[in-house]
Amino acid sequence: MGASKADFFTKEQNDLALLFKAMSHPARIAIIQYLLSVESCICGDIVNELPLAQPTVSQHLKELKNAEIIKGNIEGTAICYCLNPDTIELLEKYFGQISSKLQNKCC
Amino acid sequence: MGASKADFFTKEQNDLALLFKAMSHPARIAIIQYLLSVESCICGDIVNELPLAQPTVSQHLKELKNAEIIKGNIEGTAICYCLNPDTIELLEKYFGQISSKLQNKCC
DNA sequence: TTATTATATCGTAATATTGCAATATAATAA
DNA sequence: TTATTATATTGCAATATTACGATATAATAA
Repeated sequence: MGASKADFFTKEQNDLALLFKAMSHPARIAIIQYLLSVESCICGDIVNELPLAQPTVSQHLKELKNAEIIKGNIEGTAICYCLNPDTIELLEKYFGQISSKLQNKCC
Repeated sequence: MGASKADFFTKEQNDLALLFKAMSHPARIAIIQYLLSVESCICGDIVNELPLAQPTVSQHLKELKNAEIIKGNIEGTAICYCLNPDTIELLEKYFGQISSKLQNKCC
């Protein structure tokens, strides 16, 4: 037995869990912060910025892209990555909604 | 080798990753949603609500408590759990800040 | 065509997470 | 005291994640 009983939860619960899982590694937080701090965003720059090998960074970028937290645009030989504003906005609204519903629910 | 190069990342990056990891399982999303939907919040109710055994739910509650996403108050023999508004607010602000910094950074 | 450069994928070892039966603890009731 | 009730912890098997060397792919340059 072990890991994953995903079938017993709703699609929304599984989707949200996957979104948070994509952000549950410090390297992927570092990528998000780096993309926020620079104007351009070539993949190679991210590899140079992180203390990880190129294949490892590529794997982390793939997970962020699968979760639609970042987008990648091909620019010749390179790929330009950037944050996906739609997903960030979704997350902001999610916690905003929880916050406003939370009044007087604390024991 | 494998998992975890936490030492190479900042405390903020590691802390945020741990916070998201606490929310990266559908059972823990379900717990958050349940606590939001009810007035009272006795631990046994959460066990009845989820398709998981009592020790498994207890473990998920522990992880949410460690991440300070929920709080637990002892009430006689039972424990009353609730969401921690401070952490929810922190998350709302985090994504709000990213959102506002994101203007014109997308490629 | 053959380099070169940039990024992705494969294979695999090390490590972490998940789920639960069994058991322990802690508070109250009888 | 001995139940009873509610929750937590232990131990372990099944599964998932992480990291990276080796290799593949894809676009451009020479």
